[in-house]
Amino acid sequence: MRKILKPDFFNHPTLIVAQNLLGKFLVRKIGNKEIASMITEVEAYDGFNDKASHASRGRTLRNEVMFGEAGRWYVYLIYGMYWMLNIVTGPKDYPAAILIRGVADAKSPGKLTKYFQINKSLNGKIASKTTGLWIEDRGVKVEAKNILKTKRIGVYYAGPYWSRRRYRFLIEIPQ
DNA sequence: ACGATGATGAAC
DNA sequence: TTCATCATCGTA
Repeated sequence: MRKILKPDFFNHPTLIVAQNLLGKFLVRKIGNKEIASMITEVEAYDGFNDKASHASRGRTLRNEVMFGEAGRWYVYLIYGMYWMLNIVTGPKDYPAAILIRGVADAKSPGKLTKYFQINKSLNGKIASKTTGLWIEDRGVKVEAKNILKTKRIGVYYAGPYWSRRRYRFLIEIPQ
């Protein structure tokens, strides 16, 4: 089974979509080569009030994709070196996105973008075959009891309430 | 524990 | 125009 996820998949509450993404496959096409790896770790950034989210300080040039329609990529540079890959969720004008933090073959957000050759050029593009980066359902079922929930990484600046929310979701993968 | 490294946004 | 900050990572 190979089903490409359409924008509608992402137009739902961010915390739900985040968990639904575990076990799905991130797929990249470069030239005639296709690479794919299962998503194993994500983080939700949800709404105007989330102090850990770029959107908490309002709409800017960088974060405006987060305010757009679900199913688009939000890609930005962090620490001058690493591209972060997010997928926009929820309705238009509601800022939310899911950071893809890990796949089976690349276990951290900066490493996976390097592995998939992802940079600013994908920012704002729709996750689809035509843009060369998309997500597929390949029939892997993830049980709710197998999803680990922890606080998000690297967001202490967001204060005790928002930094402690368990918006990070991951699954264990057999080696 | 820390430095690399540069875009971003807010202050001036 | 300047400046602190930052959804990280590899080396120590």
